Amino acid sequence: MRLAKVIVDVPTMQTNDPYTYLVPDELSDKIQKGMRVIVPFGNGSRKIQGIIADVDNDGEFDGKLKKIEGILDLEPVLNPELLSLSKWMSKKTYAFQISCILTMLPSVMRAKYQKQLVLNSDDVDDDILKLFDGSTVIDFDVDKLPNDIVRKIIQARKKRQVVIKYKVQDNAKAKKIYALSSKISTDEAKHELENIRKNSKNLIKILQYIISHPGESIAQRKLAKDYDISESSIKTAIQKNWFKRFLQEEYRNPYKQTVKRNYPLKLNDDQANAVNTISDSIEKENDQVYLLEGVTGSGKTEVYLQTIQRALKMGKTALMLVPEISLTPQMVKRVKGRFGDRVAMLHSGLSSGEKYDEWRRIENGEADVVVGARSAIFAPLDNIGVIIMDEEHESSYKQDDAPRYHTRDVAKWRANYHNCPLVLGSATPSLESRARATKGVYTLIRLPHRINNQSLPEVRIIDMKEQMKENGQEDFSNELLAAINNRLQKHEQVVLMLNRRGYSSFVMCRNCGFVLHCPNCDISLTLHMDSRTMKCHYCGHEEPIPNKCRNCGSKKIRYYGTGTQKVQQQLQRLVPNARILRMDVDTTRRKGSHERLLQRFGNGDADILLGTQMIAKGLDFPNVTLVGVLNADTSLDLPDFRSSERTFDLLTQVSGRAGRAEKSGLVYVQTFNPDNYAIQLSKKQDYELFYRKEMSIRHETNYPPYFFTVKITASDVNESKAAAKMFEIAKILKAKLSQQAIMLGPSPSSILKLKNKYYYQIIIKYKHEPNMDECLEYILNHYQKDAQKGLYVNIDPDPLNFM
DNA sequence: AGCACGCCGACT
DNA sequence: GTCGGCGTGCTC
Repeated sequence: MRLAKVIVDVPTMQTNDPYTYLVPDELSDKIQKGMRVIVPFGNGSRKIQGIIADVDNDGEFDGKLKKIEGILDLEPVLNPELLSLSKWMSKKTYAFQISCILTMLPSVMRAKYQKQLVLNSDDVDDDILKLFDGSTVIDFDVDKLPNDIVRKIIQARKKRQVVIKYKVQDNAKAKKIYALSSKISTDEAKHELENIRKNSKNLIKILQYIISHPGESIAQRKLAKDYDISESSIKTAIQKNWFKRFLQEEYRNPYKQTVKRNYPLKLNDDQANAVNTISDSIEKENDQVYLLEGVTGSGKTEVYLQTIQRALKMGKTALMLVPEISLTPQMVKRVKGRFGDRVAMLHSGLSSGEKYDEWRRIENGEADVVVGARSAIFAPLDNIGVIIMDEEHESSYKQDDAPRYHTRDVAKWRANYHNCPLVLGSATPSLESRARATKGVYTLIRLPHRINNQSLPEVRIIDMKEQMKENGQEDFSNELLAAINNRLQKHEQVVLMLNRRGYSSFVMCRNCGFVLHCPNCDISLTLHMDSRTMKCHYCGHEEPIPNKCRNCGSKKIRYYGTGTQKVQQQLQRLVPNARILRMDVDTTRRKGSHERLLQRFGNGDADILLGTQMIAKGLDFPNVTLVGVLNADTSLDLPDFRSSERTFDLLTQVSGRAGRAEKSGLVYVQTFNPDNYAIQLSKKQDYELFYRKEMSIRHETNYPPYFFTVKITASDVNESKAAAKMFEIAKILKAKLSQQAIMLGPSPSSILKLKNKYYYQIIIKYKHEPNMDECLEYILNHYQKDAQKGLYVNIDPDPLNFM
């Protein structure tokens, strides 16, 4: 028997292992490992999508078998490498294998299921007949119909008056365009040319094209555009049977603007050494991990580009990851400008169709350099020579929901598979990576100097407690304000960062102390002046601004805290002639608005760029000589052991935005904690000292990288159910784990209520727990029945935050 | 996930 | 009696 092992698209623990199906004769020569198929599943006629994990040519199976219904692909969409990666990832992240597979593929390959109702007999209830409205097949969406109608349908189904049909819809569609190929020979065309009216200018051009391009085909649109021929004349030519018209697949082109070509720069000694060391590993096919630690402005990008070039020269491909591609458009342009059409990009700014096309270009071997954000690590590249992860410490490399993978781990797996080096680059490496470099697990390569020996910007810390005493409520210190005015006079640009969007962070009644909260989340609402509403930044809830207190009816309502909107107003008042651009989630929601804002700033259309932390990354504007951090404390106050690390990273990065060209930079950091070590050390941009200090704190408090961590969360609409589940799990953990494991909780998550669900959590810190895997699997298997009741248990290995 | 089966209470 | 609620178990 020809059998196939199929991983079915049913994300549950019980269906996590492959199911065996019979391969029908008519599909026998087509079916291959890694293809998407449609299979029947369960009672009735339910159909679902699946992935072939294995084909067994003469297999046996005891029990009844069903047949594979059809294939969705002509070629496998997952090669053996990615298939086995999905298996490893499933174990590592405690996620279902099918979820891992689906995150590896472009989203259009995730099939949509549509239930349909087929009318079998005219003798049915009038209400049902009305539903069909004359046709015999209609879409059947249970939750859109009233209960009594659904009941009637179920009864009619029992009497076989109607049948439920399942449709598996494949959304992976290539874009098709019209193409033309000549149906007449060159001689025939010459003959036509002699007989045609001399004023048929367009038709003459067409014939000349046919004569000069014998046997070629061309896109209809291209023929019209390149040869300046009207569409109507082309239609005439088709009618005259000169052309055969057919549909041709075309890649959607995501590069709207052409990118300027750029060329390799001369490397300094440190850079050259880095490129040589890594290239040596590429050549020797050695899966070494390199930590490239380079201060801001030390030219890491050029090292990446020239390393990629070496890999290409050796006939290999390269994969380059960046944190959030929309935040680093300049970097992407540089790669594209260096390697041209051989580059494929995969990022959130593309439409799902464009992503699919880029993915197919990679799959077809038409691109050998891939640049992209987190999920690009799954690019179906063959023969990878080097994998590069820029800003490796960035938290966006870890996926927030299942499968909760970290890009770094997947990158290591693939580097090992391809026997190629992995380069982790950062000015402020994660402590985990830096610690591994110390232990010799990774090889540390340093770029300690800025290019051209440019000096680092001077950082001045301003104590806002002092400022408050003399200046009252203002968000701008006198020093910063003076510096801003000074730059405006010199026609230089300013970047200001405030890590909070909106206008005010909360609204409180001064009479009774009542604070307006989101009805769905345990979070205070933020005032937004532009839309004149109170918004929840977590679930999107919006409501009008209250004019009197909802609790006591008093009108003594005050706005507390400061967001980007309020600062913009304040700044405009303080510096009336400045042109200010605001950049936060609210002003960059539309596709491409991010780039447009940056472009305007780069063109000098604005003097001040005011934004949230999204402005801290990768921007390189030579005319920016002043950077101000309005409140450095927002990231410091979070209840998380990594808050110092994050603050240090952010301040170091945003400081790096100042003075990148000939002009020297100045940075002002406003804070209420001027003595905090993260702030003090970011002033000197002394990563190594920060690393040592932070490591000693982590050591004392038993946190990573000295300990491993796991976060387990339970959520339910009913608070006590979530809490009870967590205590149950705590009991299991206590019984199964050793005395050395440290358990924090069960406790309510720091945002207890989110989108109407309550969250409780446990954090486990451990060093060696041979039982851990088994223990978590056990919990996983036992929460399954709760999920149906809406009580979800999540496991997050190596969580990036404890909140 | 989606469906059937089976066991309980409240109604024509 | 039975309709419909929901808890439980299974899907190659």
